[in-house]
Amino acid sequence: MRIVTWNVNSVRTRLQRLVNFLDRHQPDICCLQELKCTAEQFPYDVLERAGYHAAVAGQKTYNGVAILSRTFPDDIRRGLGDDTDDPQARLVAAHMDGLRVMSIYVPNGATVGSETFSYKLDWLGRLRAMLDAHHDPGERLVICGDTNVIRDGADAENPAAWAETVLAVPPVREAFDRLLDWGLVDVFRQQHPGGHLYSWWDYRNLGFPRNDGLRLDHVLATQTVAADCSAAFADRDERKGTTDDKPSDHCPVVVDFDM
DNA sequence: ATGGTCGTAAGACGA
Repeated sequence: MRIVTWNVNSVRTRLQRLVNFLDRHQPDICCLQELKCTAEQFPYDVLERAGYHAAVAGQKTYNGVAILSRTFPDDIRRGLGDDTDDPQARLVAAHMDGLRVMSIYVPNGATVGSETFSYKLDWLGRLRAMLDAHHDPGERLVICGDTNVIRDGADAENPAAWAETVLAVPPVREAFDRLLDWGLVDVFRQQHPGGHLYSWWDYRNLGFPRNDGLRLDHVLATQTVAADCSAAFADRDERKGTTDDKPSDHCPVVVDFDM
């Protein structure tokens, strides 16, 4: 069982790259973030020809998440399931292959202290509340996505440069830790405890050539699932190329499970 | 270096 998470930064612009990637790595499940399109605009047909069903939460211009799967997705749910009126498409969940799978795109937070920073902290708290209310740490659950969190210094090439930003300040790290404390394992970290393997490099300032990277994309699994994890890698080849090659600023994170 | 480069969508805004 191979599970991927990839912030594609527009699924329509990245479509050919995505199809090539799926063909090369053959994941069973591929969680996508930053679709930047509505469900009506989502390229279901091309991805179906590539062999994948899709569970989509779309939105015009911004955000948008999806789960691609070889097998048919059941019980598709969108949003955090609380009573908050939230128009931002940042979570889709579905059941397939004996797993509950979620694709999430955590708010970036803009700047510390801003309104969207509060929204980010609230969103992480609401996700924890959803797990408390509707899920059990004993179930087979995988949460994949762009968390917009640098867990610690091992997840950045230049940790000091990010310490005071929305990706790393204490309240953000604490909110993420509370998520893990519910009963989730960061399986990539489990496979690579030494860290310094990244999934995002800024388009600006030669971020990728200088390897000025961050690990922002995570696969979080309950203990029973994490115990089956056999390998993980960040496919940095997908970040290569010039403007003409249209790489996303994130690369796919690939995780294999014996199941 | 309070910059820089993308994507969306048609001028900023978000990241």
